[in-house]
Amino acid sequence: MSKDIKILVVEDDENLRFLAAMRLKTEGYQVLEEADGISAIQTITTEKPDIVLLDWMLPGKEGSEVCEEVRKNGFEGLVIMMTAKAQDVDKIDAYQFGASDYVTKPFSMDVLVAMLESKVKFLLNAERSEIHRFGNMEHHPNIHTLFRDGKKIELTILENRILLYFLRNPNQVISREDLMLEVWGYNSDVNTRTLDMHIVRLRKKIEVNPDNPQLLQTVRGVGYRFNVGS
Amino acid sequence: MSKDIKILVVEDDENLRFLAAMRLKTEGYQVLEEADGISAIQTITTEKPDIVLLDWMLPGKEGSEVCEEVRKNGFEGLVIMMTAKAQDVDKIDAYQFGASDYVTKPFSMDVLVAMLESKVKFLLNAERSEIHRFGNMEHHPNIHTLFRDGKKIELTILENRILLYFLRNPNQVISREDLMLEVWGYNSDVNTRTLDMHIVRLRKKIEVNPDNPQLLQTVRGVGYRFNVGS
DNA sequence: TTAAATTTTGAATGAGTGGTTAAATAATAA
DNA sequence: TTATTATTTAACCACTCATTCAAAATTTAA
Repeated sequence: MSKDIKILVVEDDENLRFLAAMRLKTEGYQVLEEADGISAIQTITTEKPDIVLLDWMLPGKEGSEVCEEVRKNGFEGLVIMMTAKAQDVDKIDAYQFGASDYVTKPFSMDVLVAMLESKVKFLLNAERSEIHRFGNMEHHPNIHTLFRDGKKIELTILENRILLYFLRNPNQVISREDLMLEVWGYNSDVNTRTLDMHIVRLRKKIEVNPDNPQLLQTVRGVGYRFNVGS
Repeated sequence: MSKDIKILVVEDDENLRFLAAMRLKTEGYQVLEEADGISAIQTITTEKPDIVLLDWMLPGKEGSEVCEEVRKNGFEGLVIMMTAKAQDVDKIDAYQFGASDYVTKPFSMDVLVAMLESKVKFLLNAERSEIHRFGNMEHHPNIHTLFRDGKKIELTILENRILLYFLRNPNQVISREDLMLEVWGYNSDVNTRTLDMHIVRLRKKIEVNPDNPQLLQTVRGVGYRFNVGS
């Protein structure tokens, strides 16, 4: 399996860092190393690794700060925090700083490798992401974005979800109930007006002439239908 | 209601699995059970269930792996992931592994049943996508649409219902009473003129020359007959 | 924290559909 | 032929459903 995955190990403990880097290299990963927060930020920015293994306690800058900062700069790779059990970081906290997951020290190299395996699989999967084309538009649901002739149109979370549902069920009548069930879940009590509102806004983004929708059409008394292809 | 839907529940927690299986059986589904990923893959391959309820965390193989693998083997049924809230899988992520939807644990059996209901409805709908052809026209009753040489003609709910009844009983004389019973039900008090009116409107949409109907013809004193070239 | 963006909601508006009436037309019977 | 009955059609009204608007509530970002 050709992984071709770049991992940055940020850890001030020489021994641990060396051990981890060694093992990851033998597993076939491309490995970079840093020992402090400042350098880590620089390396992440320039090298754009796929995964960052990041110690929680670092000289220079704390792991949480590093994580926050690179996220702000648009880094989208996975960040895995390494924390000592004593520090007892709540999982939630780690996520708050933009980390993707965490491991508690001490951990065996086998555990680390196993975890990375599953993360990598996830990465690879995410790459062959879903794209829907219709008319002169492209919908990339993963990044909540729509492109009209290459021009970017941002979608809100709900717009994205609604559009995705339509695109997965094109040329069919979708009842309001089904749509609301899909978007808001089973035990929600959102007003039906809300749905209308979102349809309106979605039309403004996808239709050439929103007053005379050609793609997202209403089927009176039944629901909506998204027309794709002939 | 004979559902005749086969559901496989894959869950290692005995209690939860038993509970779910129990409830689903009483709901009239045919239920299979597995406790680990390996067995699940085998059962899915041999039994080809319509729906798989799949735990995200499983011994042997993870839910995502199971999903990916059976998809690769050509399984086309619905896969619904069950995930703990803490795992916090984005809906989009679940889809990437080939899942059709997901529920977060803990969930009530009622929620589960409600969800499956809508999924099943969808399944059944997809199966019986009825289409009727006559002359140069195609009637797609599910989407309330008629195509004349590929050109779309929208039908209202009643037009759709009336036309469908005729197309299901072609080349026969349909009495006004039967038609009204079919369209408006038993305890309706609609005027018989109303029916005429709808026939007129329908003719305007389907006949080449509505003044001289060739398809939907009157049988004076009795009712109507829809002519379809044998 | 405040500000901005997003989502939700109730009320008002508007459009489309379905139903009725009554007059016009067609078919049948006397 | 005329009288009678059945059907077609147009015009109209009422009602439901969809849309829009404005504003409140909520979430997210700064």
